Amino acid sequence: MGMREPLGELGCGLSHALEVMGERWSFLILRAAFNGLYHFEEFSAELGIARNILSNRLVKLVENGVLERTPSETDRRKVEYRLTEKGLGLLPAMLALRQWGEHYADICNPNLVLVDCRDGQPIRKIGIRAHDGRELGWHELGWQTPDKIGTPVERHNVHYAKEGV
Amino acid sequence: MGMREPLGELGCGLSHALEVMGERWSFLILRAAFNGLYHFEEFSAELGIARNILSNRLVKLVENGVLERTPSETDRRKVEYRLTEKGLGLLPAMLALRQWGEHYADICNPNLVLVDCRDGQPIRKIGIRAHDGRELGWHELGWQTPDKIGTPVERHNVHYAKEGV
DNA sequence: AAATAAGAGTTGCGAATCGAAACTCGGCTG
DNA sequence: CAGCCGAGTTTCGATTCGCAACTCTTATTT
Repeated sequence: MGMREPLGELGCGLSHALEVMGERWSFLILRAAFNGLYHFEEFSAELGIARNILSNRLVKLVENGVLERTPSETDRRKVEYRLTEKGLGLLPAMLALRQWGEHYADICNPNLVLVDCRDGQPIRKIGIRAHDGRELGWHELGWQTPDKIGTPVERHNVHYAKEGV
Repeated sequence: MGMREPLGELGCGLSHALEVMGERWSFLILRAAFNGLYHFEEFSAELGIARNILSNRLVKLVENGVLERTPSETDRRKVEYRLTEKGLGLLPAMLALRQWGEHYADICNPNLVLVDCRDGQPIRKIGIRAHDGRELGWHELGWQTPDKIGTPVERHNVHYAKEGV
């Protein structure tokens, strides 16, 4: 078996991502934000989440730089939660999750499709691609140290249910 | 504002994805599985997760078809948890999350890079692409009903922190 | 064969988190 | 000024988490 990614040190970016987005509701709040909601009461009504939990999650999302909290200028009772650049950066992850869920959920064939609004064509399925655009599967990937980039790598032979590699 | 995705009905694929993968540890177990681990004790040791929780998560991942559980043939004390096709399908979502985490985590510059093992070149950053491969941002996307695919869509004007649309 | 160890879980239980409903409190509105 | 709205906070019972110890079956050792 080829080089293996060190797991122990929770270092990997995934850990950070999960700290920020891994709690219940965080992703659904993000989805709502992507859909243009930005008030406490909007999130509360749309998601049906308990108010204390919503409050807690919003605080954390703000602390982690995913949302920005600003009091409304026109009505000082209101507060606006807006996606930051960092928050927008989660779109690929969210869509990939969504596509996976849609693909494997028994029920759900969407009545709305996400399209390139320029030409109205559906977006491409999110996948893993080589620098030249070829789609790659897990068995075509390998770990390489930064200094050895460009030299081919032994493919790792993790094997799966049903069939070898 | 253009067409808005219905949130209320937890229908959307994201909800399903989160039911399956949204609990603490599930994603890290998946990551470990992608790294070639497949025994209870391996997961336990690598992740430092409590045994009862690990047990609980593995059951759920198996129930949801992400992992397959088979007793080892050579040693009947052992059990193997292998990624299924459905589990493999989570790789794009996991990598997108990971890339996001890596990009925004203060600390972590990885000492291993994921490469196309054929040529040793790093994979492309995961992003949203139109059918023709152009990368798209959120503001270039819109929702369309399946019957109207191909007709351009009003871009939704969700605005963000710091700057309009 | 008997004793010991390994692997994969369970059980018990205190600590932390979640969730529903009521409550607070400053800012608008009639 | 009386009442309402928006954004939280408080309370408190119900879950879930996490650690440690325990069980039970199947190898290994001696």
